[in-house]
Amino acid sequence: MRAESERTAAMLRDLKRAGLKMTPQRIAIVRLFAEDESHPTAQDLFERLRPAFPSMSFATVYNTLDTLAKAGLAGIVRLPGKRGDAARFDPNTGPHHHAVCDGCGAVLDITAGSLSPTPGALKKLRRAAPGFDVRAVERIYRGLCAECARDCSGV
Amino acid sequence: MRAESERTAAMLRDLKRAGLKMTPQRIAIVRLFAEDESHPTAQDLFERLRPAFPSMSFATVYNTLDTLAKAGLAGIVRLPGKRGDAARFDPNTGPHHHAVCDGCGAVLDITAGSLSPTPGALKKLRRAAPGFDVRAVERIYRGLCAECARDCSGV
DNA sequence: TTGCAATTGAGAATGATTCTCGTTAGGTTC
DNA sequence: GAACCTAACGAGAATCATTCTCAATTGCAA
Repeated sequence: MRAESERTAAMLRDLKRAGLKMTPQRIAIVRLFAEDESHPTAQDLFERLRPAFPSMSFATVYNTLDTLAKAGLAGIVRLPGKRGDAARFDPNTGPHHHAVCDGCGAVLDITAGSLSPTPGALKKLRRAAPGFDVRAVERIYRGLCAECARDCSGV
Repeated sequence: MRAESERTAAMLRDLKRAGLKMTPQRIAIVRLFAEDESHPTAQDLFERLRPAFPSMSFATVYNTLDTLAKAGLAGIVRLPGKRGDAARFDPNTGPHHHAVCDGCGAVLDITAGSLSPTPGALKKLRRAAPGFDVRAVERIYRGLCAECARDCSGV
C-alpha cells in the first residue's frame, strides 16, 4: 500500500479534528474522494466503492459526502440541468470557479485568488440591488472543453 | 381588462412566432409569468393559477414553462440547495446575472452588458483549462439582501 | 472493559421532474 | 364554416435525487 497523498491525509486529519468518528466507511470514501478531481456524484463514488465494500450503503456515501461538505472539507457543485442531474462533490476547498463543458458535461476547476466580486461588478451590483451585501461570487464558465471543441469544429 | 404589458405582449407574440399553439392555458400562464420578477417556481405559478383555472394541471404549467425556456422566451435558474429546491423560471431574457439572498432566498436580477468573460478571467481560464472554448459566464452573487442584512446586522 | 452517542445499512418516504396515454381543441386547408 | 392533423391537455404513474427512520453496530473516551 503506497503512502496517501497529502490531500487524503489532510482530509482524514481534518475529519478527526472536526470531532467526527473515523469509521472504515468514511476512511474508504475519503481515500477515493480526496484524489478525485472529476467532481463525482455520490452515485459515482458508491459504484466504485461497492466492489471493495459490498455492504456499504448508498445512504452512507451520500451522508458522508454531505458531512464532509458541512465540515468545510468538500464543496458541492450543482449545475442547471434536467433530470439525472445529481449534486457533484468537490474535494478542492480553495477558492475557485468552474468551467462546464456543454458537450460532455465535464467540470474543470478554475482556481481564483478570491471569491470577492471585482470592483466593476460590485458597482453594477450596488446599482441593481441597493443594500445587497455580497459575500461571494460564484462563476460558471460554459462552453466546450478542448476535446469537444475539436470534435464539433467542423459541425 | 387593462392593456397587457409590453413583456406579456412580446412573449405571446414570440410564442406564436415560434410555431407554438396559443391555448388558453398558455396564455394564462404567460400573462402571469411575464410580469413576475420574483423568479417563481412552477409550483408558485400553479397555485396562483388554480383559483381561476381549477382544471389546469401542474404538468401543464411545468411543461409550458419548459417550452418557453426551450423557445428562448424564459430562463431557468437553479440554485444549489438541498431538498425543496425547485427550478425557478425567469422571464428576463436579456443578459444578466443573479444575486441570491442567503437569508430569505430571494433572487434578484443584475443586468449585464454581455455574458462574455472579462479579459482577466479569460486569461486565467486559458491557463487553467487550455483549449476550453468559453461561450458564456454565469455569475451568482451570494450574500444578504437589504432587508436580511438589516435584520442580521446586530446578530 | 464499559457505556454513550454517533454511525451504519436497508429501505421507505419525500419532492421535483418527466412520461404515458386517452382526450381535446388550435389552426390550416378547402 | 367544416374537416383534419397534430400539438397540447389532464391525471396520475414513473423516475430520480435526496432525506429520513430505526434497529443494530461500533468508535472512542473514561
